[in-house]
Amino acid sequence: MNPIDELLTRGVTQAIDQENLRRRAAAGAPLRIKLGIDPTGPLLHLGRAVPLLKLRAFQDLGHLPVIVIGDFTGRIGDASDKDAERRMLSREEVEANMAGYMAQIGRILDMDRVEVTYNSDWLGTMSFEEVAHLANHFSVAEMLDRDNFSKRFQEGKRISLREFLYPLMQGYDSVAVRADVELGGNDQLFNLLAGRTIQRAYGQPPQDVITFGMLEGTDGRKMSTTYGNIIAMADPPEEQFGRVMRLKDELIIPYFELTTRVELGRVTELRAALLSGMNPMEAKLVLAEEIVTLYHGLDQARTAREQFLKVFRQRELPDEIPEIQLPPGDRTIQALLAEAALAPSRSEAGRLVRGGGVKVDGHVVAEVTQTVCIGATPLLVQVGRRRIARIIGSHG
RNA sequence: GGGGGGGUUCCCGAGUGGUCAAAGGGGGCAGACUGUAAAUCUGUUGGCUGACGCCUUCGAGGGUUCGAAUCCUUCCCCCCCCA
Repeated sequence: MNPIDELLTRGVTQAIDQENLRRRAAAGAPLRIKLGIDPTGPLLHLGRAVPLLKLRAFQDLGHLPVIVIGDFTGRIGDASDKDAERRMLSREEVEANMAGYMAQIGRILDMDRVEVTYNSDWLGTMSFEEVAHLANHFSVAEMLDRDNFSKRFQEGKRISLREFLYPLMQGYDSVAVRADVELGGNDQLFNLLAGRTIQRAYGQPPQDVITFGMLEGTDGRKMSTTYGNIIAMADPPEEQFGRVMRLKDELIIPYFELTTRVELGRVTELRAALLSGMNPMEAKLVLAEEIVTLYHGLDQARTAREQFLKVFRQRELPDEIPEIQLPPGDRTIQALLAEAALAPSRSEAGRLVRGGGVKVDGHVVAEVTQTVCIGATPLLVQVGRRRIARIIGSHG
């Protein structure tokens, strides 16, 4: 598949205007490819990687990623968010957050060829008059056409006017950065199209837009920080690897397409292999290794893979077991688990023991009241298969 | 401005004086099963205690009561409809 075709189809739900995009992407003149990033959450996750990888593909073809950090839109806050108490972030705080983001984004993009902008630069100084002019380009009926608005409207649920302003702000961003193309999840379609409308109003050629399917998270819903079902770019290698392995098998191919740079040909082969009986686990191991390699490098990925196989397939102990030092002496297993932070509370520790999930030196602990002695000899404590530590006595 | 409906444990949601740490579902955690998972089944899901039990929790404060998530009151917040 040629690069342009892949650009316009891989993981893509809609490409508008497809023909225009194809022509311009191939023409050679660098296009400005816009991607908005919300600075609120502390971590970027694999869902965010989807458009970033597409940006990278554009970058490889000589186009320029333009990242719009939504420090203004983020401050206004999403009206549907119940967490109304969320405080406004200062520009400094946003910049501090973004420094962390950039390191993560740098794993995917060549940061030497990226333009980074903050939308407070133009939205923050906009007058009410300008806002009114912007608003004039949309009718109420148009707004209510939007899927999630019409649905809520019909259900008699509240729609805040502020939500109507969102597309205007995001659309004006496109004017401000003179976007040729904007990327986003398919839940963003309306906002992306608003950009076209507003650009026309400002005498700019309308941007093309590309939308993606939503990446499913670890619990079946779309991946989102608020759902807590994310795989973070910054997760340590072992954890990232394990989380990928814990995805359900049906997600293997979508994940290959959306979250890795593995060639589509290879993905197609894997799909065929899976259909004809390949053990899904093998495919998932490849997937996990690819993902970890992207964020941590090949060596770390290999190590994570070995450890995973060791712990989960061979049921052995990992090579690296964290050591926890505690004051020496006797205590109940319940007290120990809480003290070593292997359980969040003593009550929870007690439940884990009763549920048969706790082992000391390889033996299941049967009684909550069992006493263990912390001394010079390290004690191997396991809670489930994932929480393991060696506990050793130490003064101070 | 008028009328109506709400705020419950991580989430959704039941509960209208004691049998409520609070149904049910989701999610989480643990166990079984699985050469990873998913699905399924089981257990568990506020804290402290070896245990009896005790403490904190049902928007916030005050009150009634032997006893309140449930009644009264003030306040805060949210939603819908009509104007």
